[in-house]
Amino acid sequence: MSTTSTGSRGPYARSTERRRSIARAVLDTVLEEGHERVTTAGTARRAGTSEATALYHYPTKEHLLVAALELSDEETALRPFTSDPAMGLDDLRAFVDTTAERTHIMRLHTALLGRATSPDHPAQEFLSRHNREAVAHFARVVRHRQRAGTAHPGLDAVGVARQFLATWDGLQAQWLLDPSFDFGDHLVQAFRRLTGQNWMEGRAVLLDPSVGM
Amino acid sequence: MSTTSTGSRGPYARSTERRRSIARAVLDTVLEEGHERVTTAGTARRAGTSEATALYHYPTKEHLLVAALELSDEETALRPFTSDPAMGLDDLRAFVDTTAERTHIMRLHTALLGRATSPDHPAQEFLSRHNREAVAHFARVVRHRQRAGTAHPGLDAVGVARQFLATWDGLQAQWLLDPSFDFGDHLVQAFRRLTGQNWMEGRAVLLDPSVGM
DNA sequence: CTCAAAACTGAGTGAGGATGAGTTTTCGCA
DNA sequence: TGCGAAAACTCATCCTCACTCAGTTTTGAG
Repeated sequence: MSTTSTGSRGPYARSTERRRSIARAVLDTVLEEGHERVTTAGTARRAGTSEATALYHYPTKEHLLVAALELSDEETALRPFTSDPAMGLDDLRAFVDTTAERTHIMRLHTALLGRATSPDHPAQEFLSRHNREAVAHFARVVRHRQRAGTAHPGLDAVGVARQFLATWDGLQAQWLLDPSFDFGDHLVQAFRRLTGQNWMEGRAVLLDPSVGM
Repeated sequence: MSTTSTGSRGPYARSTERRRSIARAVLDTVLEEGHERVTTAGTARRAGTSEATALYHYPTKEHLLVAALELSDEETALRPFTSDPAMGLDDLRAFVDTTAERTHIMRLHTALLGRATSPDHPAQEFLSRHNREAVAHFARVVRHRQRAGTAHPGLDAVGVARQFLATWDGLQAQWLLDPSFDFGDHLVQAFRRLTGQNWMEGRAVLLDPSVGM
């Protein structure tokens, strides 16, 4: 945190650029062939450097994969999330449909989630942060809806949000394992159930198959 | 399916025994040191065979891990599940607390779930079956509760069950990533919310923090 | 007893992630 | 503007492991 006492000068100018091109190379391979086909050597070749350089910037293969996921998020994912608490279920639908096309990214995410449970896995920090932010966002959404009367007022927004995201991850894994159901449907459905959207609408609506099923 | 036309004689007597002792060896290593420390060589040594033999019975390291998970399930997990549709939330609690002690098994499960999304991963079949059975079980539980009046009668039991299991997997992953919340609490909570347990109890109960939080 | 299939083995192979000891480049500072 | 220390980069090499191959031994049905 100081510029004086440590002899550290921090990264040079071209460093960020390099890191970016390496991350790019990984992400491209992931998108084209899936994360399991990423190799350190291949990445380096694709990025136009040596393997050792890639590993200089990202000390481990897992770091490379995390970097790819981060880059992917940065480019597409977060837009509709970070901002709008007035998000409707249509927006959620739209977003899910977007990502569902990019199966390889979903697979990478799920895979990293599976590995990050090991003690000092490089994905831990990223995934925790990612989850924290998502929880915060959806908590805001829930509160917004509580005010608007489309979510049950007695719910703990954060608790519901966390649970919703857990469901998201779980459903995603199950869908990747066996895509025999509509991911978007189930997710929107999950959101409805968790927010008790129908708390005021009475039994008739709850018996409606299009909602209750 | 025939004993005549194919020249196959099927496995010999000692084969099952061998397979079992190999699976045992893997499971023990998992329990003691975690799945990431399983190696084919180490497993063979522990099981008292050669590495090549282990790989004769289980063609791949991943097969070994699946075998370990299967064995673990067989020994403990399924008991309270397969049978009792009258399962109460206490039973669920108890079961979760049991498994939570065995973090390494949870980690193996989550890790395999993460990897099984690759095309022909050996864990696919096992996990699909596992999930199918669990869904069936919890669907039964939900229906039982609907009859008993402790679950909302308008719900699609199978849909709810699937969603609950997704939540389970997701929460488990999140908890392994960062065990800063009580897994059992959240899970029981999730079950309550999903089954609309309070559908008849009115708003007062829903506002109760011990339920709604 | 026979013989084919199953079970087992030892010795290897190769992919691929990492490392270490250097050389070259950058850039704050005098 | 050039010095020097840190950062960036490279080459060769290492090493761990999953997996394979070319056999040998064991099993058990007929």
